[in-house]
Amino acid sequence: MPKVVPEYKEEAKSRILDAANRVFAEKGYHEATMDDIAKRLGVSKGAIYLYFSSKEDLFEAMCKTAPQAFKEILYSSFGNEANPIQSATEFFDKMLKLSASDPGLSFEILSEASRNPALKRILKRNHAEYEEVLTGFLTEGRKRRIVGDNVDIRPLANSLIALWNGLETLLVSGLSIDEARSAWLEALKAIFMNQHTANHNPQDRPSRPASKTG
Amino acid sequence: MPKVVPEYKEEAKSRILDAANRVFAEKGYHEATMDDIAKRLGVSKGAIYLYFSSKEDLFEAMCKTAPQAFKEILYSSFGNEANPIQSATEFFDKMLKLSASDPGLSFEILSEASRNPALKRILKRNHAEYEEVLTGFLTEGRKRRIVGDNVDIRPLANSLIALWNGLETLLVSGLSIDEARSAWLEALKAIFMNQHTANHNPQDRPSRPASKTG
Amino acid sequence: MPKVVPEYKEEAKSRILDAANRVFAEKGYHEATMDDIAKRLGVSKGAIYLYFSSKEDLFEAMCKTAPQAFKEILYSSFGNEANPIQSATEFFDKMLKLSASDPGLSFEILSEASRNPALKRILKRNHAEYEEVLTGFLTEGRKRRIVGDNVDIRPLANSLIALWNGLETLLVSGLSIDEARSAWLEALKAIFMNQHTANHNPQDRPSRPASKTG
Amino acid sequence: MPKVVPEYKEEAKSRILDAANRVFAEKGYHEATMDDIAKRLGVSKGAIYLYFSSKEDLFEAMCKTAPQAFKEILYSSFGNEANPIQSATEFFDKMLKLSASDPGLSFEILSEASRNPALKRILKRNHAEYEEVLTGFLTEGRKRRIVGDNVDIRPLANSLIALWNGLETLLVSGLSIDEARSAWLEALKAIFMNQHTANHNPQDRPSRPASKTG
DNA sequence: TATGAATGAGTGTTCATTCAT
DNA sequence: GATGAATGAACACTCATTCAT
Repeated sequence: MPKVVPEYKEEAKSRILDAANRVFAEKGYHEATMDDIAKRLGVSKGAIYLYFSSKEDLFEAMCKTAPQAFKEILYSSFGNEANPIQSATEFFDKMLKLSASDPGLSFEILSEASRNPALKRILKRNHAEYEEVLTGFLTEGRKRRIVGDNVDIRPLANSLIALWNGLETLLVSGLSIDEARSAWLEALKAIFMNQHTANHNPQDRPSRPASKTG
Repeated sequence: MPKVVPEYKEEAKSRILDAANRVFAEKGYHEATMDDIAKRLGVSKGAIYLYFSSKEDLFEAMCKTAPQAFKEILYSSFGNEANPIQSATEFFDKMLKLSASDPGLSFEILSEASRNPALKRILKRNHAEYEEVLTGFLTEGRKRRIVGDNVDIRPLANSLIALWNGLETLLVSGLSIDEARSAWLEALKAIFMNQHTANHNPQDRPSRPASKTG
Repeated sequence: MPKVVPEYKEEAKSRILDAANRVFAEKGYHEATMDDIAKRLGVSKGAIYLYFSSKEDLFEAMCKTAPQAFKEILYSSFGNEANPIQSATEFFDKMLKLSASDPGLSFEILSEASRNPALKRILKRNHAEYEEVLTGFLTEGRKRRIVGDNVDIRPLANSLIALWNGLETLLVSGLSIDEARSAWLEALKAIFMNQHTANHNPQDRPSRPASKTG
Repeated sequence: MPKVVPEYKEEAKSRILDAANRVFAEKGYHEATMDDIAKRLGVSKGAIYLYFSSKEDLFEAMCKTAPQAFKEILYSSFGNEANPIQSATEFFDKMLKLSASDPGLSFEILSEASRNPALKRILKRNHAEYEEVLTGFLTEGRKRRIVGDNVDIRPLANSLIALWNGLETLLVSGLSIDEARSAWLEALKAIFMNQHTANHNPQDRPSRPASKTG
């Protein structure tokens, strides 16, 4: 590691976080040792403690940065006004690639969080952000008549997040990717398409009902 | 522990599993010690090893029995022909009570499973059973015209399971119970009610009624 | 170590304390490792933790038992009505033998105690006992006219204890044993003999008040 | 730290020693880290190693300078011809103030010295100096008839030093300051006053006055 | 001279597992 | 079957010391 640069400390932290992310993802919080992380970086154990005060501290820091990728996918998929099913498909495929490298990290985080209030707070903050993105997306969707007026947007945003999270649990439980994708799309279709149907009288989009029943 | 009875071995195992379940639920897999479990039972540490070859073995055995309660709730809520929203509400409230006692155990299991094929297989088996119950429920719902013909039942069953699992993740992330309930019901409403709405607008989609009764 | 005996636990504790005493005496609190103590006993490190919850706990327990030998010497030297100079000589020689095996242990204890209130309390309790023995001895001495009426006994008891403790510091500082013995006896002589001289006026001591006020 | 000055090296050393003294006094040798000392000085850890080769080296150097304050008090209290009780009282009060800031440092030093010959030599040198001061004082006292001819001065000097050192051990063991002062004065009184008393009873011991004025 | 990032050996402590009784 | 004392392999964390800058 080069030194003396002013942003060096941040650079170093970020390299450690990166290594930590990979090691925790591979081995889980408890199985991963500080030595594993240090070795991954080609650095001595002690060096990590120059930047993080404890394993727990490192883990929490990692939890703060981990959802960055998630957020990016969320924004890129749902941040625009695309067709929701298309957005959702895009989201699904991107997320799948992401979580492939993280088999169980999120569950490790969740199980820790269930007993660690500090971690819980971090997750809450992250969740608030996800919720906001989706709420914005759905609000926009309502304007565009893709989402019905009778829909309570915030809860629905939460249920979309829950749905994705839940599919991750099923993937770990052996559900195939195709099955997961079907489940994801079927649910999305049920949520968005039916709304559409109900809200929109056929003359509005004559081709859709046909394709459904057909 | 009483002795000599023939089914004694099974009885003993089951008592240990029960204690393990409670202790793992309270403390998580890694924080729980064999001693904790033994003490909960009023038995010596060594005794557990007469019935289970290792902590991991015990944990896996517990994972096999753990979903019993879940299954019971699933059956009692979705095993009949009730109104789906009502079933779902019932399910939600019962599940909430259940998972209150085991804040993060399911995540612990999932994170282990992501690295432990044996555990993964167990989860898969469990999931298959859940899927079956819900598939049955939805199939029945289709007959009763609550679920549309255009719906692909198996994926929807999976997405319902995913939805619940995902809500658990959000509860750990600090979502309030009321928010979770709203999300759950809003999603269910979106899935079922719109169908319902659609069903009650025959003139709207003339082809539907036919396929429903058929 | 044999097992199952009821007093086994106490026996084991006492063996560990003995080893700890020796190792701490040889290496000092900080340089001594739990492994050192375990190896001295021919036992694994973990075994010690079955009987003592931490190194500190072990050290404190040792501090409680360490003065046993000191007390015995104190009683055997000052518990009777012997001539004080003779008692003191006896005390000196016995103590010397004792502390030869403990070069700096008592200072280790004192330096820890200066920052550890629990340890301080233990030392206080021990000191109270020493004080009592010497107070008894001096009170007896007063009856026997070896100690003057004008002497405040408790403070003098303390100063005798201090004197011994202080000689130990000088021994560590390189004072020879003979010099230490001379210092000890010279002080004792000054304290007791002068009294003696003063006290034993033949006529005999209606003059005491007089001698005091000069 | 300013630079380039010729005596700079000594100046720097002395500043480090000062910081070391304070930190070691506060935390004890083992708990104090090189970083603590460096930070106290506002200097980097590495800087200390330019002046001292190791922590041990620094500690030993500090031990050499540490008794400076002690010596000053010793001289100012016992360096003159005052009444011994008054000198002793003065000494006690000054020393108390001094040792209040370093609760257990001297014991730390002693316990190290018991295993470190180099340190032992330093202590011996210091002790020799103390002994000399007190021997001078007592010799002077003899001339002034405060100290009896029958007294062996060097041992008594040692016992006075021992007495003070020992009182420090008792203070750590929980003896109150007042009790310590009483013990100190009672012993001093026993040593000096009885002599004194004897001196002021000419008719009592006719031989004494002669030797006194002689 | 001075810095401070990096090292790496070392230590207290835990705990799953074993085994003599 | 059951016990619980003992093991021993880990692991998080610390800190004196070094050295490139």
